[in-house]
Amino acid sequence: MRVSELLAPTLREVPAEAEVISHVLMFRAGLIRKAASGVYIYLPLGYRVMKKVMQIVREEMDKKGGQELMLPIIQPAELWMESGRWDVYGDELFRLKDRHGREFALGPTHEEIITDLVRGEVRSYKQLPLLLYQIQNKYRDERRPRFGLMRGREFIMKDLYSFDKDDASLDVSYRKMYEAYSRIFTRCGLKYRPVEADPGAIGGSGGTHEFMVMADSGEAAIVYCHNCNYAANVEKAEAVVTDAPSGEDMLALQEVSTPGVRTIANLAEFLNTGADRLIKALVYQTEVETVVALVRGDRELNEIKLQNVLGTQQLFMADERTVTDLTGAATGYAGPVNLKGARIIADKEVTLMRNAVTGANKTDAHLINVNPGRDFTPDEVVDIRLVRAGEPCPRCLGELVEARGIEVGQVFKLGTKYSKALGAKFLDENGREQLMVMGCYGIGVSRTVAAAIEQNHDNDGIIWPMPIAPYHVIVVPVSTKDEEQMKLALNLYDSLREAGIEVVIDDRNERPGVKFKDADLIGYPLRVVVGSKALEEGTVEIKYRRNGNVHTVKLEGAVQFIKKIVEDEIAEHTP
RNA sequence: CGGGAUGUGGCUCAGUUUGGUAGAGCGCCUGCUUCGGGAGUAGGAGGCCGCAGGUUCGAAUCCUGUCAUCCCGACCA
Repeated sequence: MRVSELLAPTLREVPAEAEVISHVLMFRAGLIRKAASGVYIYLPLGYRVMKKVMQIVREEMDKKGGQELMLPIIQPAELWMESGRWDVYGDELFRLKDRHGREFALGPTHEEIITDLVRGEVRSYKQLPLLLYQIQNKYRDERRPRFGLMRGREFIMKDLYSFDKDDASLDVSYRKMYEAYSRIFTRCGLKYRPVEADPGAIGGSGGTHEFMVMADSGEAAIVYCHNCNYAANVEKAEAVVTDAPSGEDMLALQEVSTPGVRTIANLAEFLNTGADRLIKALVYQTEVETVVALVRGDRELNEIKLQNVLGTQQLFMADERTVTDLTGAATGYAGPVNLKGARIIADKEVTLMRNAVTGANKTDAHLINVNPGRDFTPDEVVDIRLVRAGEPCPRCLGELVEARGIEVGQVFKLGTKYSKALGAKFLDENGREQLMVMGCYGIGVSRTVAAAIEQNHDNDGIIWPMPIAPYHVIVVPVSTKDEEQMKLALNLYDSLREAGIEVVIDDRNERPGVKFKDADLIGYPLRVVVGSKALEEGTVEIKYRRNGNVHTVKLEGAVQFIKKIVEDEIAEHTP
């Protein structure tokens, strides 16, 4: 490809609407343009990268026995009503009507339509397991699209759905996908980590892992162990209680006046004690009840864990009125002692506390020397707190480290949720009708591309890992007016193409500085400069984008030299 | 959905307070000079000032409505 003919409109300035680095760089490098909020045009270079990632995904899916198919984006509402998600999905589901007034959804995911297909076509255990996948645009009317391709309303996603005859077989399918995902992100040249995750609203039974590309700009917080390979989304990370029960003698319960003291920090200061001696009582509401969650004062509640304990998706901090009605006091003075009318859920750590401090359910008063078991009894004692760095690993008690990541993929055991709702059944060896056991496995392709940039860039622009670079090499003739130089450059370009290298030649009549800046911005892994030395000494300069290293090599050997680097770097990322 | 902000050539922005008929830099086109890290110079093209109403002799500027975009939060298979 000649750069003079390539539509790669680079920008010198930072577009006002872009915030995160991947968005800025994709915009500036001429990879994408915006069509509407959260909806993007992939320009030729951007689309080449997408296709590279899709191809890697495709190869690894096929290797595990996945079969690619194409599913409709426009899906009939009836199917969504059948699964119950027409109502549950809410405003996030793009909905439209045809000329007859029939309702449709733009697929945000494809469980319904694929289950519909399989229930109609698969009847026997002999046809299972079945692994079907598609790589297509998906649609979610996000409340707040942001960060460019990171959270769009239209995005490219690979979804594979597995259909198995039983849980054991599902485990095998799940394992296959887990391995395939590890290979995919390795092959893309990304630093990533599979982490244990919370299943969220998708429901389903069994485990789930998220694949996180490590980046400080990531939206997800994870913890992982220094010592073993435990890693989890903080939403899911298990808290370990290592403290032994305190040997302190229980003192007599006593009320103290604490006028105007409503926060944990103020209370600790006021009573001249540590936050770990306080019990934080948080009042929450669900659609059916009010609950009080207790955690140690120096800990944070993990709302996801609490949601799971309560079995609800609808969990809110109670409003002031609810708190006042429940406790008979202003907010900031809630406590578990003699509290009626709400379920009390205590974190495991709370039950180990002795002579603790809690709200007195009375404005301007707290209780000291509160002892769980003696002064109150929680309805449930469970792990409901947020795990932080420095805490012990739940597997090996090693030290946990916190990091941030971008969720680019998730593997998920669905169980029979959709097969049950949609009636996807088969006959087993005994001629008995069984529900298919399903799994779903997604990879955000466009998000992976954005994540790759978050992880691979510098002040000058993108630094593509070789396997997903739009082109491997850019040949830059210093002067296009120098006919001899151009000839050498074009010859080299042709030879590289013939050698199977993906190469562009910057034949624009621009000053060298402009071409170098653009090459750095776009992030071609290798840059070959054909300048005066090519004529005088018969050498060209090969520069690595990643580390800036320069090699001067003879023209004759240049193709071999480059081919080796390209192949080696791709091989290096092939597990 | 709540809060905040912004819409002026392709991009970044000034002009709006105090109404008088649209500017700069970059980019683009042409010529000349330049040519190893975003050149210089001369000339040129390009703008329903987001949209719709209103006020006014006159609106980018004031008023009302509306749409879009971005940020923070809530939310998120």
